[in-house]
Amino acid sequence: MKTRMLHAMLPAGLGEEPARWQQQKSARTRLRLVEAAIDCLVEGGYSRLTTQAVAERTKASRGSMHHHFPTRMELVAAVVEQVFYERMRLFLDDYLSNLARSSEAEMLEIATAAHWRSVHTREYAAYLELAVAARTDPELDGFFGPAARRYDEVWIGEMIESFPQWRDQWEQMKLASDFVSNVHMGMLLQHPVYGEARTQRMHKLTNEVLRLIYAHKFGV
Amino acid sequence: MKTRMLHAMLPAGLGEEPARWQQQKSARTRLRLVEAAIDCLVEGGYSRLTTQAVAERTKASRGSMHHHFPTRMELVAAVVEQVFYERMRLFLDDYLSNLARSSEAEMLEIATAAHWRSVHTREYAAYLELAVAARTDPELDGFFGPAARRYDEVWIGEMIESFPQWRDQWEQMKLASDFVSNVHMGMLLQHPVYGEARTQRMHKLTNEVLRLIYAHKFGV
DNA sequence: CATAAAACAGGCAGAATTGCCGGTTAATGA
DNA sequence: TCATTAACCGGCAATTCTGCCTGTTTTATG
Repeated sequence: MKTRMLHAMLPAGLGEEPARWQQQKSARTRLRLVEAAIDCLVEGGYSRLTTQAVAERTKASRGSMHHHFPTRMELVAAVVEQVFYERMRLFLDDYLSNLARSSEAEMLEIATAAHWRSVHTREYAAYLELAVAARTDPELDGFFGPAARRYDEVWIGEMIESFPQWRDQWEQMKLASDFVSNVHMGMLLQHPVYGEARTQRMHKLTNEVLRLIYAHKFGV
Repeated sequence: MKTRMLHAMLPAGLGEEPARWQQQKSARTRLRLVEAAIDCLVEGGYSRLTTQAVAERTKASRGSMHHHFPTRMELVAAVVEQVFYERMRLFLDDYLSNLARSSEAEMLEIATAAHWRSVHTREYAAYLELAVAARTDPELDGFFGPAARRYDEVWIGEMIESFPQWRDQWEQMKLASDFVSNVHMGMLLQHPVYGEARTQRMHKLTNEVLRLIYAHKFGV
């Protein structure tokens, strides 16, 4: 399940295991801290992602935290990297494994279903928190924005690799991808209001639109 | 520009001016506080909506704040009411005034353009902050969720009044409304990544889909 | 083995927020 | 007019979070 594109945005300390014990341990605790920070983010929102909450959760001392992440923002930056990487990795794992045991006719439904699942992961919840927080926090946006655009480029690359059926109509594919991404985000956020029935209708509509895009019924 | 539906969710203290001077003054400062709170929300996010920031902004004392809103949450609750009300009021004002000087053929484009504009108001920015914060704050969700559902009901009622063209196909109209609402939310949040060109393509696609829904090309 | 470096522990001061309280001024109505 | 109610003022303690600081233990290296 290795992909070149995705590998290009591997977060620091998540690559091959270093030989030395100390660096290995360091990378391990670093990852524990980042994962705990993501939990805080998902459970309490951006403002509750606090250094001391992370320290408590991982049973780490304040000093150890300061050693790995001198400021809160550096921790948040690491969270951003981790979240983008894991979000795409999880989607690709899900999609590609489901794709294996399916016919080509179901391709679109398989993909949208996988994307809809990916939108319910804690990584996507974290992404949402960060995206909204970045709207009002210039410092966060300073590295979130570029990371998001980098993620988008890699995403497009992965889509091209993963959807050979769309060859020679990549503009349509990108349109379809943007479309699903946008609709699903809105559906997720408004689900508490719209409820299950209207969400299902939206799914049906989404798939029909995708079929039309695929059949060149919509210009780009 | 008065509508019965909208009037049903008028926030406290925004109705007719009370006769007594004291109550009038009270309502005035109350509104000032709520508006300042919305500014804080839009500029700094939910976590920067603090009682003292609001007090500073309105030049009110901490004591006066406490008199009107004993706790921060009561202030937030007032903000929720105000935001939902103003959001819909502004959209209806915009849409209905633009609708007056246009042909019926352009109806769909007029409506989507108005909705897209409404998504760029500070009221929508505030709504977004609240919606995301409510996902991780049960206390906020306790009154935000119900308010959002109330808003949705009123919204449907207003749409039925405002779109006589969709008579006898209200299910399609609701589908179209949900669709635009979802897509535009995603487009807004991902605009920093997708940029202007891809956003324009999405607008084009959206309008084409709406035409098909209107022409009964999509089942409900 | 000895020294350096890295990882970890825990405490402290300053700033920011929140809720609350006693006091003050202005208006309302009998 | 005068007691009562409403609006407003400013300060206090408790809490929380951040950044920094001084030690201590563990690991690497000459």
